[in-house]
Amino acid sequence: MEYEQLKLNNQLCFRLYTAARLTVGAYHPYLDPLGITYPQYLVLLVLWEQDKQPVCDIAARLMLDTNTVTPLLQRMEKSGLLLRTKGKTDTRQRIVSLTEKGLTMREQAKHIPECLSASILEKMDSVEELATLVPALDKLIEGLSER
Amino acid sequence: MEYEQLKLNNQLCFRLYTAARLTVGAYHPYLDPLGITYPQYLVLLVLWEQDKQPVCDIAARLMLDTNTVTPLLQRMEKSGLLLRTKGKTDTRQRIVSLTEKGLTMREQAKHIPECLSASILEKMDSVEELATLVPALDKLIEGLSER
DNA sequence: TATTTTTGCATCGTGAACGATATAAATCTG
DNA sequence: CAGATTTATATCGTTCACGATGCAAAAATA
Repeated sequence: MEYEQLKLNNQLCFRLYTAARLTVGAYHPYLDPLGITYPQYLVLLVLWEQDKQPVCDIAARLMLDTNTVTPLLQRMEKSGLLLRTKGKTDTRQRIVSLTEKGLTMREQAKHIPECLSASILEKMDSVEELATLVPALDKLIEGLSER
Repeated sequence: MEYEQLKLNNQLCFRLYTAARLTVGAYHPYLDPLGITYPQYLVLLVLWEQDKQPVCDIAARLMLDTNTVTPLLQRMEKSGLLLRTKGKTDTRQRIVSLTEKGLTMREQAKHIPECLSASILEKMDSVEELATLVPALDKLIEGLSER
């Protein structure tokens, strides 16, 4: 079969692309009430771990470029989740810090991970197969991100 | 640790989201010369398997909605890869068919899957771990897509 | 110190995703 | 068959993702 490899079902990337879309979609019921999107949730996760970070650190953590993160942060600033203040030691930097609203949202978001785990595990029996995903994805990400 | 689950490193979805982005990015060196994007490549894969399909079938195959697929197909029509003709039996349908350009691109795209496998495997040693991804992702997709 | 290079961030344009909504045709139902 | 419902597609608005480019500040180098 000359074109066998060009079949959709044989493609790993399509699975990743679809699984990622569907998984992000599974967050909607929990993020919509908070008025945030999934990428915005990711930014909050990073800032909840460590507040007051420059844009480049947040971008590095999410493995995104600043041209994606900057507008994202601008939208989040506009919705009152964070502030972007000029850096003191390095004036090129913008230090991103959580507002009261951004900080307190952590409490409301506390149960999202377990809710999501539950809703996923409810729909698929094999917990083990899910667990095998993590190290394999980590290896894939590591391989694809090195330059 | 009350907020332990809110750590980025503990989140499966972030891994999927990142792995998908990076993998799609790995297609760029091969798709750019053809002048197509990854989602456009997916549409071509579907049409190469079976030409002349209505929009809804293509959307179903890619697990996307028509509001994503329609503009995608419109762009592809504009770049001369396919045609969208009114259905005969059901005039609501748009039958999507490949043009000469869309058909011949199959030949040029023939080696993309193996190129990509090679470039991924080159960067990560464990083939087995990659292989375990496929059934796990299939199960995840199946679980998340059922309604 | 003057010049070059790098770094941090921003802006612009394009293509996706996707919720909400619209419209016409097909189908179902009374 | 008439009216209600469903189906197939399209349009609109918002948010991302990302390549390309710009700019000013910092760092490196001459």
